[in-house]
Amino acid sequence: MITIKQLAEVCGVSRGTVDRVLNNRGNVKPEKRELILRKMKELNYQRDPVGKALAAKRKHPVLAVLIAASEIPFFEPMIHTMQKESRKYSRFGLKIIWKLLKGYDIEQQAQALDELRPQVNAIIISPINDSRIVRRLNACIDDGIFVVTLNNDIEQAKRHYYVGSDYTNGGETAAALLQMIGPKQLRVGIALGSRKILGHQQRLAGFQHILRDDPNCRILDIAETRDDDFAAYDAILRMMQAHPDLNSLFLLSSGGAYGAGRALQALERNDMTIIAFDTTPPIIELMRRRIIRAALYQHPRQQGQRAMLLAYDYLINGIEPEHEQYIIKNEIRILQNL
Amino acid sequence: MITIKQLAEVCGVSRGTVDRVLNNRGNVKPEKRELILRKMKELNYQRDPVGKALAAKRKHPVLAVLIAASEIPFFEPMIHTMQKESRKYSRFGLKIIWKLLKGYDIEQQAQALDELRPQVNAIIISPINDSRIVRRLNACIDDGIFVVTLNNDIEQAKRHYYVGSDYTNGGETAAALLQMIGPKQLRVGIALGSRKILGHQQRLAGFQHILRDDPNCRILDIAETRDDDFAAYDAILRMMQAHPDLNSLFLLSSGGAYGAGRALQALERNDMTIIAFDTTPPIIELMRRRIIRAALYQHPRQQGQRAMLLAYDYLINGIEPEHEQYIIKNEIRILQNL
DNA sequence: TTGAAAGCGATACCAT
DNA sequence: ATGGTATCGCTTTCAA
Repeated sequence: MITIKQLAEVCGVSRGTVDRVLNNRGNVKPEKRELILRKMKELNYQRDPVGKALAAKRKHPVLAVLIAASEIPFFEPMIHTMQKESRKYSRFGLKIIWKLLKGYDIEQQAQALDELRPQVNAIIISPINDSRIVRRLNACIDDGIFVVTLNNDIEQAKRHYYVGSDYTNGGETAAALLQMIGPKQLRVGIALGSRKILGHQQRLAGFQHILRDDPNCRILDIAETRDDDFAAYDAILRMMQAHPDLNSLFLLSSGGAYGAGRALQALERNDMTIIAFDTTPPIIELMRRRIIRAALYQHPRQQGQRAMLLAYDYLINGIEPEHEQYIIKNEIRILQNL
Repeated sequence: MITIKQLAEVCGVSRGTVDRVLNNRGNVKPEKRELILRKMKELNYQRDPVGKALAAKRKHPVLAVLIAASEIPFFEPMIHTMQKESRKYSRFGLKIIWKLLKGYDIEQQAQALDELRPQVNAIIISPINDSRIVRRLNACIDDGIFVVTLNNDIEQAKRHYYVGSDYTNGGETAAALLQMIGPKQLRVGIALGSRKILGHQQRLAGFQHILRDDPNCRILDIAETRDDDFAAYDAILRMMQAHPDLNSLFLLSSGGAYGAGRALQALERNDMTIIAFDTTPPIIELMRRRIIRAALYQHPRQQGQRAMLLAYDYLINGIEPEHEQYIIKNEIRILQNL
């Protein structure tokens, strides 16, 4: 491992000059620049992340975590893990600003971005998929801010990193699982938050894609719950009344799961094969009571951890991420491996 | 964040003295020691891991990775991940020695430990559960070597850290899953590596524990394969002949899975419900061919990554692990979420 | 028993 | 355009 000092010696220049070349700060005579770059490759110079980290302290790097709808139970373990990690990272000199917004309020998130932009070096954001947000994120990226989208991505945005699950695959996995554990003649009802949420849309498409090929399976109803317990309660009651032959349910998003459970309880139907997404407390409770048979798990903790690590490695150690996307697997959980 | 320098100033002593107190190097007058310790708590001093890391470079810390039976397919992704991580960590000044032994040879592993002991600061080891190994690991620990057991633990050893799965729970999860996806009247055959391997023993116990309560389930046969494909091939052939009513199989360890698959192919039995452990290439192939329905996954990559992180954080950043055990979940994988 | 100083590697800044 | 120097926080060594 060669250092800047050694590289400078070899080239017969000062460390300052080498630094200017390595970081493209200009103000170096072209021939010296060429020499230094050649020697650098020749000797396989790699910046030492520890030295970088020590020097980075003087810049007081700031990271912002901006989560919309942070109150929904799915985010709880993710945020909790990030806050725990942040205690570790703060010892490395990283300051972290938390913006945990409630609900899907586009204006609020846009305003938060405007406010954060001048004062941060990196942003971890669970973005709302709207052009107003995209525009602001692009402005941040243009300012040199390191942007990581978490759990939800935005497609039209410029170079940034995404940490989250593969929604389509989540739906496919759920469907295949239901085929395995449900009755042969599947009559499925689906409750989802909203078709307007890209992730829900993709999950639904994945689910339908698998079942379409199975002549024994039929999706009888799809209800939107806005991830609200009472809306879910009503939806399930109505759905079951309209389709008495329903024998299975797919709770495609965890919001509203409690309401769905209450509806099933009211109907005294515990003969159905039900699978759900995420392992929020109401879903775990329904699994304990053998109402929900299995849940898909999108590793919220790992998602949070990974996003923090990317930002830390970049800001403190000067390490660029290896990939643009970090796709976390959809796992299957049953009562025994919750 | 207060630094040693500031702490020294506040106490009216030099940094050297503070350092001697913080690291218990002695040679400090008791009253000064008391003062420094009091101020330290008062001002909530926390060592900066970056400064520590920079200073640590001068000691050239060395980590050894010692894996027995490294040729078995389960270890492949684990080792691969660790080697990838090691490239990152070597940039931090951590030197890594690889000892990837073949087979479960106690003497070989013991000898490797003897050889490593005088030259390393930390060891990540997948240990063979034998008193000769335990004795040597304890000697290492007494020498101040940081020891992490990986994938297999050793109970009688002194203070060390364990990263791996919960074997009993793995068996329980497999059993509950089989109840879900198999026929009502389960007639199960089990193929496992060896009852002498603690992990296999525990997995088996977990599996039996769940099925014991189900009057519809019966375990008809349990065969040991020494994780060998031909032994597994023979075992499955014999088992199926002896118990024509077998309708499901549990391949409790991934070694020998290819042989088991060949036996099923020879018998032309693809009507059985089969679950397996790990997602090695032969098992994935059997899943593609719809012979194995589901596999349990013990996150080999995550296991390797976590063990490396513990050693790195300790050696380079001076951060002690938070827990003594890092138990990684048993996940359920089907074709769709492999 | 204590303090002063020299690293560890990268970088920011000032003087040339 | 370039070199020299101080700095980040901690550890180690040498001198007193």
